Amino acid sequence: MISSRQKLILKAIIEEYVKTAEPIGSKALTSLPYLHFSSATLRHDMAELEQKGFLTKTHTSSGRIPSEKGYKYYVDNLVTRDSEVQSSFPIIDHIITSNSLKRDHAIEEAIKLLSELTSYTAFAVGPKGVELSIKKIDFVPLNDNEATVLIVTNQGHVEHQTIYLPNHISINNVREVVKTLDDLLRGKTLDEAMIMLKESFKNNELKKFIDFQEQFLQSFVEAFSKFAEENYYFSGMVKMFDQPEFKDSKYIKRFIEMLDRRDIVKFIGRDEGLQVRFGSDLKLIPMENCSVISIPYHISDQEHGTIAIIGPNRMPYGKVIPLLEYIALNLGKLYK
Amino acid sequence: MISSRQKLILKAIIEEYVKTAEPIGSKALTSLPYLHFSSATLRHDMAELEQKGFLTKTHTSSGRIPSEKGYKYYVDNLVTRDSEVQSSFPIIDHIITSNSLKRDHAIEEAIKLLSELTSYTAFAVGPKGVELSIKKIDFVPLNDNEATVLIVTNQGHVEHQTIYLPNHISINNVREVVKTLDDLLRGKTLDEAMIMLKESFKNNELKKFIDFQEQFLQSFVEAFSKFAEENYYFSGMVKMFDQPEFKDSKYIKRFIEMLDRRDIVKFIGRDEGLQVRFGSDLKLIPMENCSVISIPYHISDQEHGTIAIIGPNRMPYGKVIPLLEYIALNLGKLYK
DNA sequence: ATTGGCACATATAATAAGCGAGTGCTAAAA
DNA sequence: TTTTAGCACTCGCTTATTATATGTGCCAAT
Repeated sequence: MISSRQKLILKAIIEEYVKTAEPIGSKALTSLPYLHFSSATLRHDMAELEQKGFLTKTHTSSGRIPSEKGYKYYVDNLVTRDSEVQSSFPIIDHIITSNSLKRDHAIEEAIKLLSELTSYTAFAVGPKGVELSIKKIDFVPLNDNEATVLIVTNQGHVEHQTIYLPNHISINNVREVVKTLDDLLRGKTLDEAMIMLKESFKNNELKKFIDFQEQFLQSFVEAFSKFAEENYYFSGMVKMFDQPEFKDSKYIKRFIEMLDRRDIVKFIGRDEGLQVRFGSDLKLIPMENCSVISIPYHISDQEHGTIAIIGPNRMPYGKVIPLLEYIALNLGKLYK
Repeated sequence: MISSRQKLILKAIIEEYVKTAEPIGSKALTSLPYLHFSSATLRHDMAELEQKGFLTKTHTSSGRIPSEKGYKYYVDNLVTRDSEVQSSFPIIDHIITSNSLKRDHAIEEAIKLLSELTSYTAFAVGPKGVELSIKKIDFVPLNDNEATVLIVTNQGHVEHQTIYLPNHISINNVREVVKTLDDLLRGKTLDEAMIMLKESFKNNELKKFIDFQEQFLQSFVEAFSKFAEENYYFSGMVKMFDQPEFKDSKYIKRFIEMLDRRDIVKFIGRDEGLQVRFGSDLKLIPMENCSVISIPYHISDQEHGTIAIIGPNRMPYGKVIPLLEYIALNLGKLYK
């Protein structure tokens, strides 16, 4: 299907193109030690590779650039891990372990580092608790008219809402309600809690305590939905601008809008191991020649998140993939 | 110093240039009803305005564009409030009051709206408590090895840290320590608390309870410094890219880096009322022809924040200033 | 004080010419 | 059958040239 010399040529073209972002001609390849043929010979193979869909040209008489199919074949069959990246492993260890006390922070630091090491935009989703449950609902009175309600989950996530009390509601009223809610919802999953909360209000079980239940319910629903929201971090947005693919500011605008709107979150795989997805797979219209490399990190059966980087198709996969894998592995260890 | 006709000319040039971003020639001005003179006459005045520093040219035979001094004079003396903006006031009222339950969220929504209404990048700092004090320190055990520590301030801010307990430390140990800390630090300002905390550890007052004080102290110090961190929100980053001043992606990169690094925070006035600051005032090197309009919103004697927009010097100040003022006023009311 | 007229400056767009890198094809060589 | 040298051709990129349009500064006349 594809001769071994053609494989060498495809690999060489991709790796050279990754470096220069310029179309690669047949003559440039002849200088490689393992491709000591005449340019005409290589041209013949290149024409065949193009005909099979692994390469394209920018115009009739330009050098070749890899097609998406070419990149795919490369990641699946040709890429060799760059052993050099191991020199970054101690830094990764250090950053992650030194932030081990605060999990969310560790993830942010990890993707910041990932972005620095790869020079691409990195992002993370999660960890999301499939079975997050309520550990405690508490409240702290601030003064006569204000109190802060705290909700803590079994994984140590905290959300809070400050509530403003009408004059005729006493702090003790609120204390009683919160106590009731704590008894009612403790140990329940967030989904269960959300349903029970709405039911209780509907059935007026709690109505006897307060007559501002609308506001109150609203506060809790909002706090709960904040938990349910996927945590989403990204870092190194500006890295993308250094890529020649993005010299047109139109693309930059689209890219940033995409990050802002969390569009990519929908497109990264969750639990299928390392995935490399290309623009056309992702159906991310503005990002035709971009790819996303994602890998989940597993915390427990209940919780997992994903870290990923997005860059042009033209990425040094041999460096980037081992880095992602190593960081994901170490993030997972944090929670053991 | 500057004749009344020259004022009209300066005003007209600025307002026209704001719309078109093109240099304005003498001939274009003659079509204005209140400038029915020949182009030569206006040219004479324009030359004088240039000589005085209010106008510049892009090249020897181009039309005029306002200089920074011109804009300054305009905002101080010539700008007239655009009464049309009042049509946006009901929307502002609605957004702010409907988010009144959650203050931080209200601010985020407000600047999002501000950005939408002005088409510039909006941002907010604070509210920062000058005299933020600790209302309660509490903790919630999650399981045998983990507990979440909660710190609540008198203004309802909450920070939390999840702590991992070595095997030989029991939950009751931690409960005792937290109780001690709560007694010790409650009612103290954050600054005081920070100092007392360090002192206590130094003097070994707390050492008897725990032997992992290093980690513990670290957790608290971090939680405290999170409070001290200014809250910083921004919205509408992409708006800037529609401005012709930013068609060069080099400027976009600088701009985003500036937002990321929170650089602008240092440059906005805190408590001096509405301020319009220009690139050279700000010493924000990458932002030569940008201006920042900021206005504080006052919550109490103890707390105030600032909202601001950043855009090119070429901004419709007559629209933007009333909008900022109205939003700041209404954000302040939230807390009354 | 204001105006019409005119020479001059310069950005912008369109066109043309030349250069260079690279291809495809063919016929000859290995 | 595979590889190679040679050559005509394509196309993008750069540079130079020209024409066009807009607007200025200045001066003499009103």
